[in-house]
Amino acid sequence: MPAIDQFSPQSVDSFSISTKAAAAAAAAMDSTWLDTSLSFGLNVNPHQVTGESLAGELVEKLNQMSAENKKLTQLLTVMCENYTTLQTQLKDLMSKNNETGFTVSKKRKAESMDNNNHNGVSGPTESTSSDEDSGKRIREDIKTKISRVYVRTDASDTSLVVKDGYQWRKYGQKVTRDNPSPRAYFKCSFAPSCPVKKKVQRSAEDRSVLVATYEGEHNHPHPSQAEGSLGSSHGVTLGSIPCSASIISSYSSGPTITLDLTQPGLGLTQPGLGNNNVKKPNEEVKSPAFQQFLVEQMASSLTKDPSFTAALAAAISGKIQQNSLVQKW
DNA sequence: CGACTTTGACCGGCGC
DNA sequence: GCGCCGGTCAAAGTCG
Repeated sequence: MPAIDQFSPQSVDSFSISTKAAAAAAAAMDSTWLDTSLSFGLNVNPHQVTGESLAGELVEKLNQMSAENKKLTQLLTVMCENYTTLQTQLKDLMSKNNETGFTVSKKRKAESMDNNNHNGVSGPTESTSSDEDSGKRIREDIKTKISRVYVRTDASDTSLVVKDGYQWRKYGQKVTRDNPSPRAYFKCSFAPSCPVKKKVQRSAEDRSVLVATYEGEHNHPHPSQAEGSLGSSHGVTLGSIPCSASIISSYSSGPTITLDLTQPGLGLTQPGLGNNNVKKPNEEVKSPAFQQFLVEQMASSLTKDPSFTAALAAAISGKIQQNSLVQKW
């Protein structure tokens, strides 16, 4: 079952809400992009325009776009359902394993299992353990907050640098058993007492993907926010996620966003994109005031909560993965 | 010259 | 108890 490989149980437990919400947000983004493309698509040469033909063309395009929007919404719904199903199956599987005394208590076995999950959204490595030791380790992880960020870079780029806005001092590098690529160890050097550590290693499956594992909490504001002291340093501030590289997935044990963006029709239109005055045939279209409210809410979320972008990135990557799953099925 | 990186040595945990 | 392995230390090297 390929899907199981892509989600460690803990990532499922802790990640579900943010992924779902952000997946919905991604869908909303899709719709927004559609609308954007619509507005671009309507960029008709004025010399060719005659009143009725243009109107007909517009209506036709609107119909097409609406249909496409609807299809995408349905597709997303199916994806969310599949995800939920997989999540349930995985939980069942894990609970069965616990009941039957199946334990992966061996630390290294657990780690190697985790390492087999590198190509997907995976949580902390201890997620498959079930005995007392691993329970302890899980508690420790909750205490120390571990998060993982996947960053796509140029495969030919040998540097293990993930730019996230913080200052890091490299204190070691090792070649690990299960990955030919070396693993680099960093400590946060922005504040002398900051306990945060970072491990960076290329994914064994995809050498163009850097896996950065953050441990601990910064006890200082993000350097870029140092003046504003907005520094909500809950966990590894995912606002620190690199902007120079494209993030394909992330996991955080920090707080999750619970925006319910799964309502159909949400984000189908965006004011100011040239379709305010055009009524879509789609019955799900809300009033402009409501759309305005939604857009403002989304914008507010984006500006206020840095982890939103991380969740969104995770959702997009998850969607891509789910897309490939749907294609396989 | 100070800050940062590299890299071999060392340490502690874990499995056999 | 021994060996393996991941993580860390610290001296040497490099760079601006």
